[in-house]
Amino acid sequence: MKGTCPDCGVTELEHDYAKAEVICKKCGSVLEDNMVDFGPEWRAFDADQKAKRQRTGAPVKYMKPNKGLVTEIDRYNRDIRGSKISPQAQAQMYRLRKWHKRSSISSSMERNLTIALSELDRTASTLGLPNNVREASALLYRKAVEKGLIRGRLIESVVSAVLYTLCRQYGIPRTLDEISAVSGIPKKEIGRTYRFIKKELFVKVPLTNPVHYVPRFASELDLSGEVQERAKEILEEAIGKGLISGRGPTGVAAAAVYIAGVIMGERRTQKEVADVAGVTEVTIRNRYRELKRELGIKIAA
DNA sequence: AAGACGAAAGTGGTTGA
DNA sequence: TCAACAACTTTCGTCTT
Repeated sequence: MKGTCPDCGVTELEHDYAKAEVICKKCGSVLEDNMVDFGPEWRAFDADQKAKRQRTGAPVKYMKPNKGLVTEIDRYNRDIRGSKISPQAQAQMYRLRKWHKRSSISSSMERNLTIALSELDRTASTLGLPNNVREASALLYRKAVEKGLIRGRLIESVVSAVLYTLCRQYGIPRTLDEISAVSGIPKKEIGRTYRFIKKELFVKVPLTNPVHYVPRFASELDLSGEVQERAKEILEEAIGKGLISGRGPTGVAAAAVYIAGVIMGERRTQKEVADVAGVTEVTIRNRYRELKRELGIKIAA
């Protein structure tokens, strides 16, 4: 990709579609993430305004399957004047009823998919997810529908869970918090649905690797490529020693970035790092203490 | 004065009986 | 269904730069 890095002036930029980021090969700054932002330009102050102003996606909350729009064929086997109809006609009506019912069920699945896919597209766009993830998500969602896993769940919460699953599988760093902010589904609901889907569809999801968060944190803090590399080394070592199991990946990544910054003489305050990572200073301190102790890292001034 | 550090208490979610 | 539990947060006091 052509372009100029404002930080170091180099014209070779690396286009990382998988993470939806443009990265300078020399200094490691992320020039653009979330390449396209389809977010609304308006603000909504309550649910009603939101429903009225939303132009993309369907107003799913108010849409019930078949709401007010069902046709049925009655079972009385009478013609319009009330007299009995012939056995042949009765048999035909029976077949008609059967197929009519079947087609409405399958069309309700179609409708579900239509709504879900547009919602999926909207959410994926806002999160800046690449196309291969969207397609894989759509496929997984389709499987979920076919297995009847949507029943009793909001379409949006299933969509969010599916997207989260695929992000993890593709190693794209998006946290539950971020997805929750975009979709408006509470974090715990997405998590619950995610676990449910994972179990029911036998999806294998690798553990979140903290390394994936490093480039984002580093660039938001204006840290150089060397710091990123150093942070990754620290993380690899920590992973090797089993220091990250059971720990929140963002916290570990944040601590590594903080340490790397200090070592390479590009210090950022714990608060700054904590803010971009979405954790508190205390968590960074705890991870930092563990890393320092277990890896024998000494901080020189 | 701001940042770093750590103790203690509180919170929300998971797990195992 | 409930209690124990681990990870994380909030809050606050003290130390360092």
